[in-house]
Amino acid sequence: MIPGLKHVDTTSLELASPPPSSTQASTVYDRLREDLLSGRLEPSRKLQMRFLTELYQTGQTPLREALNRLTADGLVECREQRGFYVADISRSELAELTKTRCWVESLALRESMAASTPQWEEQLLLAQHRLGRTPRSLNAEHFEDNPEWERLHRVYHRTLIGNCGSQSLIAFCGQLADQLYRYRRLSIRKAFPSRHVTDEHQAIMTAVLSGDADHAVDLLTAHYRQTAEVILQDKQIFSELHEGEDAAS
Amino acid sequence: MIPGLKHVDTTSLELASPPPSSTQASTVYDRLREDLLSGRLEPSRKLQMRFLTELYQTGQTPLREALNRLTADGLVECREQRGFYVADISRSELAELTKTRCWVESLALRESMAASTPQWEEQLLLAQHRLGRTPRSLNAEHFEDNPEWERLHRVYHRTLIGNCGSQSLIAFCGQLADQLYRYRRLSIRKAFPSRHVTDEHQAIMTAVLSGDADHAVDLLTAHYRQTAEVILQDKQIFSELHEGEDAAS
DNA sequence: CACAACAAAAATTTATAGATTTTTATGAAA
DNA sequence: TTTCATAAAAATCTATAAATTTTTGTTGTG
Repeated sequence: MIPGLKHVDTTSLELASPPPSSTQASTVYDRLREDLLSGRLEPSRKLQMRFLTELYQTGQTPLREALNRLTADGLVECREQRGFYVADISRSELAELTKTRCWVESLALRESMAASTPQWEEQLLLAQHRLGRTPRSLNAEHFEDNPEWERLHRVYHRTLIGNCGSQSLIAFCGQLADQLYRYRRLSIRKAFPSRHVTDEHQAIMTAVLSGDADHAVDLLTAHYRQTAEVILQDKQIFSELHEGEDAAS
Repeated sequence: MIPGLKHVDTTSLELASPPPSSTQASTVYDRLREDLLSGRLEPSRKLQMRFLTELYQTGQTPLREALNRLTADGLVECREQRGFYVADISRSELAELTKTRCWVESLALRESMAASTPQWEEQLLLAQHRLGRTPRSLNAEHFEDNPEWERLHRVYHRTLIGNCGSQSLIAFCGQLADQLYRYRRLSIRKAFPSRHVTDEHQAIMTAVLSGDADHAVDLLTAHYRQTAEVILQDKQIFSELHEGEDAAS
């Protein structure tokens, strides 16, 4: 055998076969997270190990790891010795998450603006531009979720607060965004036909670039509050059975 | 045999035998967390499975679970396929955490005060009173950490922001508090001999009870900034080897 | 001195065994 | 007959141990 050649072969193979080359737990985490956010795994559903191992074709250990991470993200609930459940939803939690997001992102936006740089302003301009050029729905007739729009939407809001100078604060905002994103996707009327979200995004950006922090914060919080309002109207996504005991977990 | 009696016996036994009656993963989590916060497990140390299983006398599964939770808490770092490490520390991270804590807790305190109730004010009064009556050090001669004081200190700060009406915000503040607590305990000069922290706590409470939000926020942020300042002075806790590359992870 | 092949260590994953909880069925009392 | 309590069974979560894969350190060769 030829030693030199053999090693080269192996190397090239290694580089080709594991494309993202990440651990299995991370792969399951990503897939599970997507299924949670999309609502394919409905709220308060029990997440049985056996079911999940068969669904994702993996072992228990990577699954437990993924479920633990998702618990920290607030998308999964872990009851001691009783297994995992998809995090429940409620009107009160939606209201609380929205309130918190408004508070915290207002803060982060103000700090971002206070530390503004030309580079950041250009990033924001770009993010807004790209988002505006991307169709909200894949289908012109009926609404069909466009993953690329969702990604760019995420990037846009991330950019708004991204200049605040605190990784932990940005991460916290990301968590809140994820949890609220699930409510959005769960809500049937995702299209928001009456709203012009693109205009809202543009208006926020304009206020930011003009240096008017108060106005920018007002527009941003109004943006979030309106989204929550629309979802709160949705009669279907909140199980009407226990309407009274709507308290957050 | 007497059916009725037997059942009572079993019940009482069950209630007695598992005192904390929690899962093993939680037990390991608590112990590991304490060792992390106290600094017994020093920053950037590698956390080998074998070492930990022997140290805590447990299996790998509960350990992985605990480590994953602690990663979410920011006390442990998880490098993909390279194992777990104790989260590193740096001056820049300390500064960033402090800055973030000041921002977020100012927000939370204002909201707490805006939603003030007699019950909450009484809670705060009690928390302050108990903290003030507890000695900072177990030993009058040299400083010796008093766990009860630390616990009450935690409760006090938790109470300050606890009326803000957002569980997620409170939890985030708790995370920041934990991470900063580790810096405090890592710092050799824990005693802070020149400071009168009890007076500071009292002053904050007085401002809160008098309804002066601006003043309360000023005192609280000054409190945190001074603590950070003292730790930043500490030459020993930051490894001087790589002073230039002091960036946060 | 650099690079590749080998060997050792460590992390991740699979598989198996042990506990705990929930369900179901049986029997006694109202 | 209905209801409650008990006991057994089933299901499921938790933990241990073994196997696989990946990474890291060492040695030998060009």
